[in-house]
Formats: sequence, structure tokens, C-alpha cells
Amino acid sequence: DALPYDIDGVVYKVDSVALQRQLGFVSREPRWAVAHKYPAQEQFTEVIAIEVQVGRTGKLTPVAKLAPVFVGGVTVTNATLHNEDEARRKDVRVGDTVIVRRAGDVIPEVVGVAPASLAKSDDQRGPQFTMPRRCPVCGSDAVREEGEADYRCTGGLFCGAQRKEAILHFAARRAVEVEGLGDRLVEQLVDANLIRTLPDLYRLGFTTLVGLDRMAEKSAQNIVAALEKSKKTTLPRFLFGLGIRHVGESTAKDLARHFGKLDAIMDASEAALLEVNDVGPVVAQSLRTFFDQPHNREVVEQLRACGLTWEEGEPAARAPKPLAGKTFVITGTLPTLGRDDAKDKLEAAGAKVAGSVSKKTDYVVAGAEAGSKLDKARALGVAVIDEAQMLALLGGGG
DNA sequence: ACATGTTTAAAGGAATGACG
DNA sequence: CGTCATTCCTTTAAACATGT
Repeated sequence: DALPYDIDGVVYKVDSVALQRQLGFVSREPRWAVAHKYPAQEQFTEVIAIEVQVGRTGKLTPVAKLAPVFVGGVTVTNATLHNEDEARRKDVRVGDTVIVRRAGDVIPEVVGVAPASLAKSDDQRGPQFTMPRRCPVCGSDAVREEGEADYRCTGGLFCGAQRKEAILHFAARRAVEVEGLGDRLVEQLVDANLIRTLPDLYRLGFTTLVGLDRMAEKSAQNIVAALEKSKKTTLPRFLFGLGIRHVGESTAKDLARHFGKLDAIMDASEAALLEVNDVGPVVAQSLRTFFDQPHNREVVEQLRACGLTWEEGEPAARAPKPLAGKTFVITGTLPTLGRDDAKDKLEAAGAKVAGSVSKKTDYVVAGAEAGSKLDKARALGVAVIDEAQMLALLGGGG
């Protein structure tokens, strides 16, 4: 539903017809005025290759490798093509000249193939993109389930890419934070077969670490300390860190709040899981499938045996919250609070913190350098407040 | 139908430490 | 000490999945 504007062979787009109307882009201004709002935000460049990357859940993502081009203030060399259908819909091929922009001024995106390349006959261009039927990392079959958009590697634990991503996810800042454990280190650990499952992480010793590339005494010591520090965590972080499909940060929090204890979640029936806020049949089954596998329960037990601890609470039951039922969106940089701190405060008061502005948003908390969310809030007439006003709402009881 | 959650993705600059 | 490698940290979009 984006409107394309074709000016001298360059296509400009403004997303969301509704937003265009609200901003007055449609029917009030001539076409050139719209394009003028986004000058030189799009550039031509060449597709050097199309690579396929493997994610934590085995998802195969095609990525266009581009000849470096300066767009919107940065040099772009990669742009995601999302999935097979998208890649084919845009019909991007190796050797094509394409139009690149930064969607939302951030994410590099291939808008489309330049007319000059499209005009070529089929045999003058590279082959159409096809998703490989085998995982490019481990060689296992890559399959696309009926009705799904993504191909997934079926290698599971045997796939190095999935193992690496699972470990990185567990160690991520928002999960069971292990500071300093980045992709390079994880790659070495997995390639050298030093880590097969998550608990292996905690069995790494200083001596093992020191032997690795780019790891000297100081770094190894830091990792050891970081691992030790990570052992004291929280239930939602741990749950999120396990990497159960469809259980993201938000669902993990809901589950932790509802059940209070990990064992209660692991042993909950599908019906019991369905009672949790925002958990439906798919998520419930995903949880059950995960915890029904002895291997996964074993991993949890071993992690506990390695010394991971968190406070467990009682199921549900809480005092009335001043901001219950209110939805907030945070945009820009707040003067004193971090985004996470602000989110935590709001959630503690019973509010929901969403990622995008809609009619149902009650307040947009705007800081410095707020972007499109602020525009949208104004267009929709949503109340815009600053950090001080937000704190006043928290203190004043809404 | 609509809102929200999940997953993945890109780039630059700061900070830290390895290595020569 | 200089250079280089790596991690950290930030921003938000898109597509899709899911829940209501």
C-alpha cells in the first residue's frame, strides 16, 4: 500500500497511504512536492552477490551484497531480501543495478531493480534467485512448511549456525547477559567443539579461554568474571534466553509473572498455559513441545547445577496499578532515563509499552531526536509527553 | 480487522584489549 | 604506543505470526 512516485526513472515511495493523507501528501500537493521531501535518499548501485544466512531458529535469509554506495549519510553494502518470495517479487539478480534507500532512515533496503536492468532480456541477466534446498552452513535439508514464508534448516543442534546463534541469544544483554561474549568468540568455541549445549558455557575454564584467538589473560579473565556474574539472573531473562520459538522478551515476562516459578511453567498443561496473557494455542504448544523434550529439560537442570539462580515468586495476584490499561510508546532519547528504565517503570505501574504508534496508544513519550513516531502521534492526535510528564504520571497515579 | 510480538537485519562510533 | 579486531550499543523497518 505504498505509493510509488516515478521521477526521471527514480522511484520514490512514501509508506502507508493513510499516513500520507494525514500528512497532507496526497491530493493536496503535487507529486514533485512529495519526492522533494526525500531528495537523494535513494541511490543506484550494483548487486555483487546474493548470500543466504542462517538464523537462530534455522531461518534462511537471503541478503543482497551491494557495491558500496553512500545513501542517507552512511555507506551501504548489504540489504536484506527477507525471504524467497520477496527476493523473487523484487526479482533482484546478481549483476543488476538496483535502487537502494534507508527505510526509516536506518535500514538499508532494495527498493527495486533499475529500469535499465529490467529492460535487459532474461538471458542477459543472472539467474532468478532460488532458495537453496540445503542449509548453506551444515548441509541439512532446508524445508518450507506449508503456508509458511521461510525456509528453515532442519539440522537443529547439528547445525553450527543454529548453535552459535542460540548461544549468542542466551548470552545477549536482554537475556542472561554474559558481557564480552560476542560472535567471534562464540564462533571459535563452537568450531572448536568446546561448546555443544548451553551448560558447556559454564564449564569453560580460564585455561581454555586463554588459548583462543584474540584472547589473552585480561580478556579471558573478563569472560570468566562475566560468566560468574551472569549466574545471578531473573526468571524472565532465563526463560527468554532458552530461545523457545515464539517466546520473546514480552511473553517470557508474562509467563514469569503468571506462574512465578520455572517448574510451574515446565510442567504446565497446554490449557494452563493458555490462561497466560497473550499466550494462544501456537505459543502454548511451542512451550509444551520444548519442555517435553528430555534434552531440553536436561539443559535446564544442568544450567541450574552450574549455579544459575534467580528469585522465584508466587503466581500472579498483584496490587492495582496506576497505569493499568494504558498504552505508551517511547521515542527518541530521554534526558535522564534509558529507554529500558523508562519501560520498566511504566510496566511496573501496569502500563503496556508498545513499539509503534496507533489509535490505541494513550501517550507517546518523546525525547530528543524523535523521529517518525512523533510525526505519527501528531497525525493521529495522540497525546505527546516528555520524560518529566511521564514521571509525574507514574508518581501521581495516572 | 487490527494490534502487538518475534525475528532478523545494517551501520557507525565508542570502548576495550590484543598484538607487534 | 600505534594499529587492528572485537564487542557493545544505538537506531527502526519489514515481513510474518499470533492473539484478540
